[in-house]
Amino acid sequence: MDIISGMTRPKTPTIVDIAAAAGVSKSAVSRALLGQGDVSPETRRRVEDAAKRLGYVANAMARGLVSARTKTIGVVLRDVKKPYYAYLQAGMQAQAERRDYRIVTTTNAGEAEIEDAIREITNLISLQVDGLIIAPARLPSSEYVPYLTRVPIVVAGRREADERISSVACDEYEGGVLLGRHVVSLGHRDIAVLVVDENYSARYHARGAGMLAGIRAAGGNPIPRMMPSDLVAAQFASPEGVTAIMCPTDSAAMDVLDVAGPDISVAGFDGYGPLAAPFIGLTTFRQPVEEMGRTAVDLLVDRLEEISDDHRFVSLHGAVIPGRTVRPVG
Amino acid sequence: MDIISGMTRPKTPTIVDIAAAAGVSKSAVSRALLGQGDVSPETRRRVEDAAKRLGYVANAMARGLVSARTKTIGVVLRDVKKPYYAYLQAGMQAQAERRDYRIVTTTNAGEAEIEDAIREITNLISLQVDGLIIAPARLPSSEYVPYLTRVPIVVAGRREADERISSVACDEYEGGVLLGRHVVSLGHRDIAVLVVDENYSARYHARGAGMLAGIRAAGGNPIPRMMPSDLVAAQFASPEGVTAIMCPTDSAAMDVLDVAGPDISVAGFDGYGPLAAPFIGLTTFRQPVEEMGRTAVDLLVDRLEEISDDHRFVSLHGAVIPGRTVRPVG
DNA sequence: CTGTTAGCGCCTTCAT
DNA sequence: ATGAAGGCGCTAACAG
Repeated sequence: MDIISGMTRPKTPTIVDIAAAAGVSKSAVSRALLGQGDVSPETRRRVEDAAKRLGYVANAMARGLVSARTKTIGVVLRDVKKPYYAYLQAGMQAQAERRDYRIVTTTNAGEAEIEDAIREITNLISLQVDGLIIAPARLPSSEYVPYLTRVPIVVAGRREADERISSVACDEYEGGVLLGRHVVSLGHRDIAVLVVDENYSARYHARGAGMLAGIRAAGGNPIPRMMPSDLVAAQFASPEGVTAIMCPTDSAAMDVLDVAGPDISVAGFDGYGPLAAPFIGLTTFRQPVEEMGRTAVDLLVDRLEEISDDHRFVSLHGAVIPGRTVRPVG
Repeated sequence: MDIISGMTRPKTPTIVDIAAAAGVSKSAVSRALLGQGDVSPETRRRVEDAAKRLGYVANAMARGLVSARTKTIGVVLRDVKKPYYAYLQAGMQAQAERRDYRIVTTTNAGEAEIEDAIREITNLISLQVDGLIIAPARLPSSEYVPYLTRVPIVVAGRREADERISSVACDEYEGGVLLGRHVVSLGHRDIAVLVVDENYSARYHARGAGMLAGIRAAGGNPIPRMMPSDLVAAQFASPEGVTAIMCPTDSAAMDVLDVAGPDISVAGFDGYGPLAAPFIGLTTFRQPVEEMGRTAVDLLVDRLEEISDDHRFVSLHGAVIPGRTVRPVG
C-alpha cells in the first residue's frame, strides 16, 4: 500500500483550532490575524504562536465568501508561448506583488481563441477575482463588455473604445513611423512593408500603417504587401528594386531573413526576448511590454482601492533599436 | 461624475435568485446545474433558462468551501520570461482543459527566488487548489515537501527524490550525450563545454556532464569550462585549438556566437521558441517541454481522481537538431 | 423527483 | 479588549 493513501491527510487547521490552541475565541483569532480591530498584545502573541505551530494557512475561499473581496486579479492572456504575453505576465506579476494582490493567469491553449477566452473569463469570475485584465489581441470588445457589470476590467495591449474600461498600450503606429524614418535615413528608398489585415490584428496593422506613413514622410517609397500571417512571411518574394523589407514582428523578420538574399535589409518589431540577442542584431522597435503589464495592474488596483475612479488610456512609448540587419545603402 | 461609480453594480445573482426565477428550491437548482442527482427534464430546462437569463456564474469559493474540491491546480513557475517555463505553462493549460481542471499560475517576478516561491505556494494553498505542480529549478525539495500534508504535489522539470512526489523530466544528461556525439561525428575533436555548478542548476549541470561524457565516448577531447551564469557566456574566450563550443542553453549559445569567430562551431540546448527559427539554424537538442507540461497534469489529475495512486517518475526523450551552427570539420 | 436543513471557514456587527 | 451569533453561496445528506 502506498504511503499517502495509507496516511490520513491531517485535517487542515482552521481558526477554530487556533482559537482552541490559544485559549481565545475565534473572533479574537480573526482580528489578531487580520491585524485590524483591537487586540491585546498578549492575545496577539498567543494567536500568532498557535497559528505558526499548527501551520495555519487562511482559507481564501471562506474569506472571499464573506468579505466579497479576494485581493486577486484575473488575467486572460492569449498565448504565453509568444514572448509578448510572457513579458506582459511577468510585469503584471511583479507589480501585483508590490501592490499586495495575487494574480491568477489563464492562457489560451491555442485553437478556439474567442470561445476559450470567454470560458476563461467566466472561470475567473467564478473564482471571484476583484478585477480582470484582458490582453485580448483578436478578442472583440463585445465579448467581454457584458461582464463589466460583474467586475472592473482593464485592457492591456490596445486602446479600448468602451469608456468604462481603462487601457494601456504602446503607440505602435508611432513606432512604425519612427522605424520607417530610420530605415529611410539609412539611404533606403524602395521599401517593402509586410502589412496585415486590420481584422487579423489591429496592432500589427497599426505597425504597418505607421511604417508606410513614416517612410513616405521621410521621402521614401513604401511598397505594401499583404501578409495573411507571419508564418507565411517566409514565402514572401521581394519585388524588384527593393532594398529593405519591414516586418510586423521580430519572428516574421527572422523568417524573412531566412529566405531573403544577404543584400537585403530586414527590420522587425518588438525588441524583447530571445530575438533581442546581440548576435542577431535585429533592427527593430522595442515596446515597453513589462511596463505595460505594470501599468495595467496599477490602473486596475487604483480603481479597486478607489484611489482613482476615472477610466483612461495610457499610451507608452518604445524606441528604435538600430541593430545590424538594416544596413546603410550605397 | 463617472459612469461606473454612478451606476450601482447589480448584485450578482446566486442560486437563490435562480430558484426564485425558476420557481423551484435552491437545491433543485444546484442539482440541475451540477448535472448530478435526479432532476426532471422540465425542472432542468427552467433552471437553465433562468440561469442564462440572469447571467449566472457559480461562485467557486462557496462551492469550494463546502465540497472541499475546487477542480483547480496551482502551478508555480520560476520565470515565464524564459521560454522554457512559458512552454511548460502552455502544455499544462492545454491538458488541464482537456481534463476539466482549471489552472492557476504564479510566476516569480525574479529577485528573491525561494522566498517568493514559498509565498506563492501558500497563496495557492490558501486558494484551496486540489493539487500543486512545481517547476522548481533552483528550489530545494525541502521547501515544498512540508506542504505535502496539505496537498498532493507533482514536480516538473527534474527528478524528485522524495518518493511521495511524482515527477516528469526530460533526460537532459542523455541529451547532452547525444549532442556531444553528434558534434564529434562532424569531425570535431577539441571541444569546449560550458558547464555550470551543480548548485546553480542541476539541470544545466546534467546537460554539461552529458556532453562531456558523449564527447569522450565518441573519441573526442572535451574541455570543460566553468560558467557562473549564462549571461557571462559572452565573455568566454575559446582556448587554443578548440573548433567547437557547447553551451548549456540556446540563449547562452547566442551570446557565444556573438563573440566567437566565424570559424568556430557552437551548439546550444533547448530547441524551442524563437531561437528555433530556421534563420539562426542553431545546432541544439530539443526538449519536449509542452509534453512535460501535459504529463505533469496527467500525473496529478490521475492521482486526484484516484485513477492511480502510485508515485512515479516519467522520463521523456528529446532529439538532436542538426542545424547549421556546428559545421563539419576539414 | 423535490424541498428542508445543516454546515463549510471566515469576518463582522453587537453586546459585554 | 473580547465573545457570541449571524450569514456569505453553495452542496450534501435527509425527509418526504
